Amino acid sequence: MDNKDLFNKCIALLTSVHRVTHELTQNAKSDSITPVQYKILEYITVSQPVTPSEISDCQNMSMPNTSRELKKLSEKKLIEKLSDTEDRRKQYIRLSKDGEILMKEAFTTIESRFQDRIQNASKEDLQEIDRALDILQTKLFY
Amino acid sequence: MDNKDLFNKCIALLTSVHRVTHELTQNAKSDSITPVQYKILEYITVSQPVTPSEISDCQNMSMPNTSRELKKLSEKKLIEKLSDTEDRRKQYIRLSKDGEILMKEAFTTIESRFQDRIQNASKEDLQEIDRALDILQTKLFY
DNA sequence: TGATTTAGTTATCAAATGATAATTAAAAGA
DNA sequence: TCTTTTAATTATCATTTGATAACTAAATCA
Repeated sequence: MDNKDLFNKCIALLTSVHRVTHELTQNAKSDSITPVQYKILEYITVSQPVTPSEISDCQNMSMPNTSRELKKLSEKKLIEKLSDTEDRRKQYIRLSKDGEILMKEAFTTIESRFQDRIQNASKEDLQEIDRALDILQTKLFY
Repeated sequence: MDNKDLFNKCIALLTSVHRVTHELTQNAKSDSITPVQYKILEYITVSQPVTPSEISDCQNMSMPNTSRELKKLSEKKLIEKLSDTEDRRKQYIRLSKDGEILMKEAFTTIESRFQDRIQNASKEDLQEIDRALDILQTKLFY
């Protein structure tokens, strides 16, 4: 096993991960938001509070486009904007009550599909999977 | 460790995988093709020859849109269409010479970034990664 | 043979996304 | 204070993507 083989194996996993992600998430999100808006909400969910600049950086989106999408999410009452009291140029974005509900529903769907996927795994399998996740998280996808 | 924790850990990995995929692939593809077209070429690269129907299924794209993008790729001389001699409705798609070159270049960039990423890993780390990739591929992302 | 199904195409439309220029307002630096 | 930098917004435009209807041609079915 040289590094070239490892690369190919890794690419194969990336492909599978993308396919499974699609299976887990398709139709899980509300129809009232676009894919990009869902991605933003997902990011806010795990990192809130966040600034528009951070969203722009992490989602590889220009500031103008980030601003536009945040405005739409705000109009849909899914997020709230709070301005920083120290630096009044900055804003902090967090999910609104409705946003929390929407994301909770999406995650419930996704988790139930995930549980289906691992329902046939034995206790030993689950332990192996758990360990494998740790290894890849720390050593490859850091 | 219950299944709920495993779910969260898995979601964390999905997020990391998507981030790293972006890091590995950004600007790796030629500017002459769109992201969707690159995805199609990637699929053709690893699965050729493929039919338009297979591309449509695997890339979650409607047949009309698949047909349109394949036409564009064909006009850019990146793929070739061969019709099946048995069933003349079917087509087989493969990369053209130019398509091979374009994808080879993209993969070279991606692989070199991948090698950078694992350059500090020890031999034992690499073995662990290899084993972890196998486990996740067969037991979780099948 | 005639009807139905399958594989793929063409045309068209709407919506989502990406890119850029110009602007505001506040903060930081000289 | 004056200038520059930073954070975010607005407006605008082109391109990409997704969705749908209508179609052709070949294969299969009854």
